[in-house]
Amino acid sequence: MNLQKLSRLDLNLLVALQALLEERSVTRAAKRLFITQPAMSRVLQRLRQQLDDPLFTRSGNELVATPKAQDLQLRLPAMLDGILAMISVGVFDPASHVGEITIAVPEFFAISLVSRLIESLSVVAPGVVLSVSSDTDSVERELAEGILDFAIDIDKPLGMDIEATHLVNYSPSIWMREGHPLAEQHSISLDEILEYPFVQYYLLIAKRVSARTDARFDKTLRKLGRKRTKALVTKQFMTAMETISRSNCLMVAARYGHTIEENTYPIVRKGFPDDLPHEQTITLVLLQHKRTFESPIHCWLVSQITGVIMNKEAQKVG
DNA sequence: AAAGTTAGTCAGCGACTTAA
DNA sequence: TTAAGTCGCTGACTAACTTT
Repeated sequence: MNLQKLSRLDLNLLVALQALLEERSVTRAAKRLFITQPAMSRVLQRLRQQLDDPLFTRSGNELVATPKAQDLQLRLPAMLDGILAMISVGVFDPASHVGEITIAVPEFFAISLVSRLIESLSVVAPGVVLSVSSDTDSVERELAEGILDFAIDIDKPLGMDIEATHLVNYSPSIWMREGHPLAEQHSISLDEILEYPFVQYYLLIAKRVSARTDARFDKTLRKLGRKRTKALVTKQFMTAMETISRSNCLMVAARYGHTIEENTYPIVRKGFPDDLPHEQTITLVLLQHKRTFESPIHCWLVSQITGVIMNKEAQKVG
């Protein structure tokens, strides 16, 4: 945008121009804007200089608009209405809001959340476009710079500028295909699961995946002096699910009620081995930067996202 | 604090319209 | 035709604000 050129234009002149275009009279336009006729005459003079066009020619007691003024008459009202809407403080109306919201969500969570969210938004806020990704270089930085509006991630300590809203608790579990040698066992041991290769699926939002990157599971094993075999490292949920469906690979993932993958893939989930120390739950939180705390659309979306999740919880209980 | 800039008012002008 | 009224423009001036 050419801000240098814009800075030379007094935008207030456009308001006067709109009055002149509507009234077709310097005197009446002056009355509209509560200034005297000579003052309005000088405003017209400045407009003529800045826009390099006479804008109006006098014909008797009437001002006749030049082609340039006629062109401006078509475009100016929408521009001024836009500015007025921008600066007006009123009640936020999701139905009339137009804009894009960017959100980083882990794919396994996005599958169930985003579809339900869109189901609701498309009715109550048809002008809102959700832009969903599952990778970021730095959640904190991208939230701060406005690249992201929200992120959903595992609960962990972050800077003071980031607020976390609790969403759900997941239970970590071991996933495998139906008919897997371990599938019929009531409980499984650490020794047993380490006999099989693993799919390392990234539960969280991340930019790159690498077999060298240790998951929590790998760190826990290391403390015990153990190590697992990795067959695949991916953040592609469908790739991970297809792989464990067609092989003896195991996958450490999180279970949250009855989810889409349960219907789609022949998967069996097992609790963590008793002889493997682990967290009982993984908490997912909705992250937003303080710059959006007062923003009506952001506040409203937080309520929509938590609402969608609470509905899902209610269905789960019911 | 002084000088410069900006945006306004007042007074008056010329061009034009209207009504007698 | 002419006088009165309307309209936009401009010079002179002022007040408020900004810059030096």
